[in-house]
This record gives sequence, C-alpha cells and structure tokens, in this order.
Amino acid sequence: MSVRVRFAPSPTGFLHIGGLRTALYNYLFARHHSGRFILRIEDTDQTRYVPGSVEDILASLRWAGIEPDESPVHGGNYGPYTQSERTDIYRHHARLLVERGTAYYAFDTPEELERMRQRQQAAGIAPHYDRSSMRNQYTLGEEETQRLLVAGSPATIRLKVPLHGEVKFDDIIRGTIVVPCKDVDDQILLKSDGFPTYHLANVVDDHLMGITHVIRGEEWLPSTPKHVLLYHAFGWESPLFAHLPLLLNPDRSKLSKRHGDVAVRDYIAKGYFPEALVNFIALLGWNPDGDRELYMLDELIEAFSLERVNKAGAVFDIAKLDWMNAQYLKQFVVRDLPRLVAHIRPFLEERGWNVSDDYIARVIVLVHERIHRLPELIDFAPYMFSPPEYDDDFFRSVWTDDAAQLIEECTQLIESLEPWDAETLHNRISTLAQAHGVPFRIIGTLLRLAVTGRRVGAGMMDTIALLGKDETVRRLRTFLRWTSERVAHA
RNA sequence: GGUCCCAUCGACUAAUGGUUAGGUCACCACCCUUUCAAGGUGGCGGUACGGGUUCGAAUCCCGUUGGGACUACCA
Repeated sequence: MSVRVRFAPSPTGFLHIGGLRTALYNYLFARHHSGRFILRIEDTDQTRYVPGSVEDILASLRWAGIEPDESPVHGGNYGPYTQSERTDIYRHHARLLVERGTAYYAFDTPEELERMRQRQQAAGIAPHYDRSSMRNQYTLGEEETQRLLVAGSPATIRLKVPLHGEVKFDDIIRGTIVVPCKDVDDQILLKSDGFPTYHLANVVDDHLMGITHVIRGEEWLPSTPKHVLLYHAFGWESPLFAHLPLLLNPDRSKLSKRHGDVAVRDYIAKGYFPEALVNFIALLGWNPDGDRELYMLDELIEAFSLERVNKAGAVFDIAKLDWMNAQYLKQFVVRDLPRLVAHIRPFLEERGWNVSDDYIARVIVLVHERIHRLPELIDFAPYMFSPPEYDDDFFRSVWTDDAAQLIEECTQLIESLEPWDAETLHNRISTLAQAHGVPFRIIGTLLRLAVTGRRVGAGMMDTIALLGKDETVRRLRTFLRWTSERVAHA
C-alpha cells in the first residue's frame, strides 16, 4: 500500500515553527516513500478561526519548499480538504456510532459539567465524565432521549468508552503504549453546535482520506487511545502512529512565544534562508548519522526515516540556526550571488538605498563572512551605502596628535593611486607606515574610523577599493575638516 | 492531583552489550591578521541517581529523582 500522510493544522494564526517541523517530517516521509503529502485544514472550532491563517500556512510551507500533493487549493480525490465543509460527513458518522451502540447522546449543560468536575475535585478523584450520574441517553432512557432530541434540546454525542480492559497501540517512535480504559474519558465527538470535535473529525478524515501514517506532535499522545477506540468503534483499521518529540524553549517547556519568535513568517522576515531553517529543524529530533550537519531538502528526503526519530524533546537553539544560516550564506555567495542580491535589495530600498546589482553583489562578497543573516549587512556596513557620521565620543577615542598628518598623506596617496585595487593600496600604505615608523594597523584603524565611522568592519583596503577613489577621498576630507574643528574648539 | 511520555557535555546529537563515550553549536586559548569575522589547531564539558542481569551496561530490567505533555462542547 502506498504511503499517504497529512499535515492537519488549525487556522488559528501564523504557522508555528513546530508546525513546520511536523509538516516537514510528514513531507520527508511521503517523498522518501514516493507517497502523497496532504494538507488538511482543521477548522472545526469556529470561535478560534483567524482570517488569513490558511494563506499564511500555505505561503510558509511553499517558502520552505514543502508543496502539498492534495489540499484545499491543490485539490485531490479525497476532498473537500477543509473540515468545515465536511460537517455532514461527521454528523453522519457520529449517528452511525450511536446506532452501533458505541456512542450516545448527552444533554448536560456546561454549567452542569463544571459542577461535576468541582464535585470530583473536592472528592479527590480525577475529573472525568460520569456516565452513570449525568443527563444522557442511558440515565434518561430512550423515550426521554428521543423527546429531548425532537424538542431540539442541545445535545452532544459522546464516545462510549468501555469501563474495563485496556487500549493498546504501537507507536513507531515510542513502541507499544498501553492505557487502562478507565483512564480514558467519554470524549465528546459531536458538539451541541453540530460541529465535530478534533477527535471525531480527525479519525473520520484520516480513514476516509486513506491516511496510512499519522505523524504528529507528542502532545497528541495522551488522546491517541481515544482515537484508537474510535477506529475500533467504527470497525476500521487504524493507521500507524508516530508521535514526534516536542520542540522546546530554552527552559524545556513546549516551544512558545515569550521566549522569541515562533512564527515561520518571523524567520522569513529576518532573512533566514529556507534551506537553513529546514535543515536546522530537520535535525531537531532526527539524525541520519552523527557527524554531518548540512543537508539540502533532497538529501533529507533520501536519508529520512521515522525509526531514527528521537524520543526526547529538543531545545530550539537560535545560535546554532544562525551558524547554519551563515554556512548557507557562504555557500550561496559562491553558487548563487544573484539570488542574494535579489534577497537583500528590498531591505536596502526600504532604507532608500538604490544601488546597482553589481555593487550590492560586491558588498555581499565583502562582508558576508561577518554576518549570519543577509539583512544584518545593513547594520553591519551601512557606510557602504551612505556616508558615516561621527560623534564626540568617537572623536575623543580616536584622535592622536599625528593623526591629521597621517590621514592627509593617505588622502594624497589615495588620490593618486594607480592602479586602483586593494593590493596596490595595501602596498603603498604599508610603505607610508614604514616611512613614519608607525605600525600598519595604526593607519588601518585611522582610515577605518575616518571612512566608515566604525571600529570594526571588513578588510579596510577592500572596503576602500569597493567604495571608490572619489567617495573615499571625499570622506577623508570631510573627516579632516571635522577633526580640525574639534581640535580648534578643544 | 491523575494518566502518559521522556532522560548522553550548557544546546543539538552519535555510539542499538565490548569506543580512551565521537561530532556540531556555544564558550575558552592559541595561530592567522589592518579591526571584526571567517578559517585552522587545541581545550573545557556528559551517560541524573540507586539497585539488578551480564565476563562486560550509556545501551537490557526494576526503583528513585527530575523534566515535559495531556487532563475543554480547543486543536
């Protein structure tokens, strides 16, 4: 049987980084086995729906290179792929269960349920639906049940969980899991608003859509016994389960906002490469061997297997993501400079800097080893796009008595430099430094301060060579004028 | 509280009964060097604890401790 897997997010906001990893593992598994990857939208809770979510999920997946084979927009033979368009199917199946005697009607109000829970807590027992004392099909009797239904009383349908015995299932990642039935609650399957709960919709859809492997986050592990019971109740064969370890905050709680960005779109906005983010999260909880770190998407597909997924949660460590992004940055500088130029151009234009592709490319080559993400280039080397600004602290910390003389001579040297390249510049300045008995680094630093207004940056000779003779000389003269004013006032 | 899951350096992980417990990030030092990086070399640092099983345990079993998830007419 060919593999069919699904990623089934709720449209309650932007796609989460944890969701992206779940989608990725499903996608890798599907592609590795030449199977199908399905996107299903689980919007059965109308109150939590956030407009634009579906678009963000699709856009984020596409950005990451994960394209569904079937989805609300890609179509497919098992649609519709949006649960709110399948309510009739769920109602039908819920009634089917009632007819089979494996589910029943319940008429309790939220207030009644709340009181029940409080009683149970006060008595020191675990909160659970008490089938024998609440208002349902069994306590009310068939006649009263029918009367209430006909009268239109709000009703839910609950799963009739056996009082004894145990539920057992195999998880590909965790092995056999056994839970006593008495610890499984009579889960609501159909809400009084006629919509299904996650549990019903999920099981019905996975069955109807021919899903072979349910690969999802570990947070679903505790409710899997309910799902297994549901498959039994329908008389269906259940798919194989694989519960993925959670992505964690640095404090080892479930990855969440508060500790940093969790939306994929945040990472897109910060200029991370999809290759880097995908590579990074693929290795959070899975590893094909011990040593290799860098994998492109097709290599991940080739190497992926659920058997090598870890059980323990993994902390999302931005520092390593940054390192990985820098690795890809270096790679792309060699392999695909135009892509980098196109990537950074909007960021530059936002600052009002319109320069040629060729110039941008040269700046990227110049500074790329000093940054992790392309947009960092703007904060790292704004002086490549606009003149530097100096302030008093800066002046005090750099100025020495012979600085003016040295810069004056450098300016003249630069004005007449032929040919115009970094190596020649380095040689001539080196000679000048020797003539003055001054270490090269003194002049290098002085030039850096004058030309860039900063203490750190890319190689100074390369920077000057790229800035050009006119611009460099202009900045040096400005600097000299500015410093002489400072000295006069001092 | 109850149920379930988990446990190798600070982080991500390798080692599926036999290794001086390996690699990557981070951190530290040194080299390189016009600054900062990048790169190179080296270093710091770990099998949570206690019992078993075994000639031999990070690995298998039990317990303890710790962490997490779940415990809704949310997913």
